[in-house]
Amino acid sequence: MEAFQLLSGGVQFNKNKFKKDVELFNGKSQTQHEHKPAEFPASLDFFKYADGKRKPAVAKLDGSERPEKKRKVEEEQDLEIPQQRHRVTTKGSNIPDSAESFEALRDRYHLSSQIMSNLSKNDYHHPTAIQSYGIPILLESRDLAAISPTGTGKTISYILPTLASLRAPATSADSDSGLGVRAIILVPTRELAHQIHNECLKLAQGRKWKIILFSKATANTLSDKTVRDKVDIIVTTPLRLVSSLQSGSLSLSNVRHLIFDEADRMLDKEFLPQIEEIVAACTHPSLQKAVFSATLPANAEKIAMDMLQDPVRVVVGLKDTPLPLIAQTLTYVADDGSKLPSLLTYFSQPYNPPVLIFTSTQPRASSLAEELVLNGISNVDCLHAGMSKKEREDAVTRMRKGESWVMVSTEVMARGMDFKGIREVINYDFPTTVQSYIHRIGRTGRAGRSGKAVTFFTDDDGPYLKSIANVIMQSGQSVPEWITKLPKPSKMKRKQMGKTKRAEMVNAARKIGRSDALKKREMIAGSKRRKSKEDVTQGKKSDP
DNA sequence: AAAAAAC
Repeated sequence: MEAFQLLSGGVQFNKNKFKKDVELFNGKSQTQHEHKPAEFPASLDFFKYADGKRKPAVAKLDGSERPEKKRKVEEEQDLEIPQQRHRVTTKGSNIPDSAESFEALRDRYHLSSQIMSNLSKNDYHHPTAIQSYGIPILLESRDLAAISPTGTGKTISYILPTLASLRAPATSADSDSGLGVRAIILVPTRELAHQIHNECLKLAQGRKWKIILFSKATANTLSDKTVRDKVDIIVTTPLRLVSSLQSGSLSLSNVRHLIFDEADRMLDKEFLPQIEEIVAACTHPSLQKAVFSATLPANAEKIAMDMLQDPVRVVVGLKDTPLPLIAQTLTYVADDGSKLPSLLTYFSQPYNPPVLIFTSTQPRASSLAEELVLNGISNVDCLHAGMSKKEREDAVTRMRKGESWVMVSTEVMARGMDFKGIREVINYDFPTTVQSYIHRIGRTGRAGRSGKAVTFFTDDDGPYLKSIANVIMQSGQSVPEWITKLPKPSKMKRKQMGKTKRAEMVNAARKIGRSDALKKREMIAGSKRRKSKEDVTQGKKSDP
């Protein structure tokens, strides 16, 4: 797979991880853009081995290896936007030019005055990098794979061209628009669907667009043919859509735009069968597909690229790298029992609400929230998929109103959610993938704002520590030298350690669950005795 | 590798 990545070109990769491969590979290919390495303390500069090639290389195809792709072009350029400079890499055939402003887009593609005024009404004055590049590609009816960091405006970059391409709301008399839903936006969680639906409505103001947030209730209204035929866009989770397909209440034969947000999540093994069923049901001859995410691991990218037709691939920034605006810290807590005392210590000092805390399971989220309340922390909220629809909605509402100061959640909140105020993210339980890490901490530092992310790790998290440390370094921040020197554990060892960890977590979950005051006092006393918390790094903010 | 999430 690594070899595939290198050969397929344009793939950003971690120089350290692939150091040997890089040396081999550099002999045979051209590397564009030599960047001056960032200043690192000598002791931490493990990149020195790569000697001035710290920034990931962009591989250029050398024709002879992959003749069928000879005509594909690849370019790289810097784009000025107000807050930040983002490096943008594009790959594909006949790539439409990027647009520097929404006005330029309007002039080139005859965008309606309605959309233009809705943009400025909602404070979208200047396109972000992904919007500059992605919107022209989608407006020219091309398939697109877009990779852009968290909080950089991916949602608008597919909603705007989708609305613009549909031209006018569907009417049953209009033969051009056909009958039935014309665009579908697929996302992994209900909360995200809700949020994106709201964004759609913002850009759709002033015209009678029929944009549906798909749920059991709205699915039922679609059984009425006269309603169904006038639907323009459906925002939905996969299983909801599949169950409507299977009940025969919905046809996707008129769908011309199919968007996958959080694409790598949508293409992982639990969702993939449903995705395949949905794609197969979209039988319209001019179906445009597009995938968006902040992360796209090689296996997901392969699936995505096979699904797309003559796609354009756009990468903003470095693939699988968090924004440098997020100050990242790794905090050692000896074992699971020391986490709660550490967190309470954290809250005993001044902090910036609202704070979002991630746990690994639903019971751990519930019991941690309970513990925080019992310990006198104000405005604590909890949100996971084990809660009822209404409970989940209420929790999100409180969050949006700024009533929650501390939100304890699971992976359900990790992707896509845009709570503008979030200042700090705490990974109470260590994320199980780098993708999870990147999306979780990406809940802060959005739209050019800064943010803080703290990640607790225990002795058991050792096997995964190095990969997260690599991510932190790739975003330009430092981690202690000993972590960079950790050996890459063998698969067997990871497996074994994973098992131990799980057993302990089950135990710990029971412990947290027993939330009597006595137990709690014991834990706090115990932690004081053995000095539970020790900051091992200070996240270093780097200028964008 | 694994939990969570999707109805």
